[in-house]
Amino acid sequence: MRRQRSERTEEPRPPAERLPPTAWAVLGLLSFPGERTGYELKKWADSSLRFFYWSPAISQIYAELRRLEGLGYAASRRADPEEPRAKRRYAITAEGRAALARWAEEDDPGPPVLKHPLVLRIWLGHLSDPELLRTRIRAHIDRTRGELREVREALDRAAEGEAWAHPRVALRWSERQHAAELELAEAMLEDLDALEGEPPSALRDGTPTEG
Amino acid sequence: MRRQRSERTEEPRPPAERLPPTAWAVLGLLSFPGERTGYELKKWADSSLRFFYWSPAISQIYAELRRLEGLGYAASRRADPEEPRAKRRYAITAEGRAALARWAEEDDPGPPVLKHPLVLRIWLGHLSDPELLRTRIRAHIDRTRGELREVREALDRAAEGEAWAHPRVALRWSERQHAAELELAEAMLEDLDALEGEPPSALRDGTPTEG
DNA sequence: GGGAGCATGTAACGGGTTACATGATTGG
DNA sequence: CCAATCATGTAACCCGTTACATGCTCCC
Repeated sequence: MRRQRSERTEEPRPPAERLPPTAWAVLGLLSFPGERTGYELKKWADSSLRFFYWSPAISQIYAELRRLEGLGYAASRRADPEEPRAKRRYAITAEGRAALARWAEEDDPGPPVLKHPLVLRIWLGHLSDPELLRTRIRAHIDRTRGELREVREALDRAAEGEAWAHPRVALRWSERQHAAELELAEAMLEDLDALEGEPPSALRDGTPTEG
Repeated sequence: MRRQRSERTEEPRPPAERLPPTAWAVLGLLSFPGERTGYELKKWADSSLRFFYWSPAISQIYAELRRLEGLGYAASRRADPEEPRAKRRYAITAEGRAALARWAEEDDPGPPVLKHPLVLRIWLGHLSDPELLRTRIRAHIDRTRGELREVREALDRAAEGEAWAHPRVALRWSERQHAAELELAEAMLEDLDALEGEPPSALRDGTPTEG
């Protein structure tokens, strides 16, 4: 019934505001209607957030929830206050909502960060077997198709109320993003084909592939 | 009985191979013809690697170079062996090249990681002013256009030899990727317009605003 | 009964960042 | 001469991950 782990004697307004993006993402998850457990948050992140941002490890979600509660941005209540590990449902507080809104209006979200291990390997293609590279790209295409299907399933499952309009926009962005990723991969495959189809510079290896 | 960093009595073949991607990326930079300093590596990463992977901090590049040298994957020589901080040029060793090739053929590069702070904010659009969101997207479009220009400049500057064919493929991928990013942002802008154009609640089925 | 999923948490570790310190070289 | 750029490096810090520990509930 009472929350420990928060001393509310001082701190008229915590000037913190310097939280890692993950904290805001988790608080963002809480900003939608409903109360949820860390575990539920993780599953939800896996089926939405992760498509355009990323899904923190479950242990970190718990850590962030504790921090957010410490800051007064979230509040929790447990199913059974006796048990030390009983289910704990979190909800955002008014203060948390205000802080989140302030953060969202802060200057400049910063550029997207992309780490594409496949392209990294293509970039290093001079030390791989060309056929292996193509196999890798095809595997990537397959995986991306799977992801695209998941995005669409998430979209189908997406709640319909007004409150969920923006998440739907984000998911539609992800849908298109994955479709673009497929086209990108296919174009790269063709680039690789062209690389070998056209003889290199000085006719080094005289294997005429065809005609 | 703990091993401290290097017992050179055993280990005919270091089973390490468990390096972070950054180490391989730096070694990858070294795998192209030429000898370079850490500083040069950083600049090069900023104008190529970063478009499809990412550019490590300069301090980390130095750290990775030291590690690679410790593993025998890179070798350095200094301009002036006397001075402790003289310029130091690195080159990949045969062993390093072999290790890199092995790594490149390892199983599964893993999925691309995308962290898109703009889409994160759109996702949280319910707590922002709609016009601010549009401004943000426009700023993103402008920045992306700038990036696209940089990719093209890199492509223009790209060396022409056979040895550079794969980096060129990676850069072309990046060019298309940035073009796609622009389209994605514009589509999202239209989605937001539609969100306000159409009356929010009541009549959620198909009411065509046009016509 | 037992496995899968639900649920919460701790501890260790390392990867990578920022901030800082230092100095050489180059060009207006 | 001064500023910018070149160039190398150290130290502190923390974000986030993996691995582990614990126990519940549901259902075959």
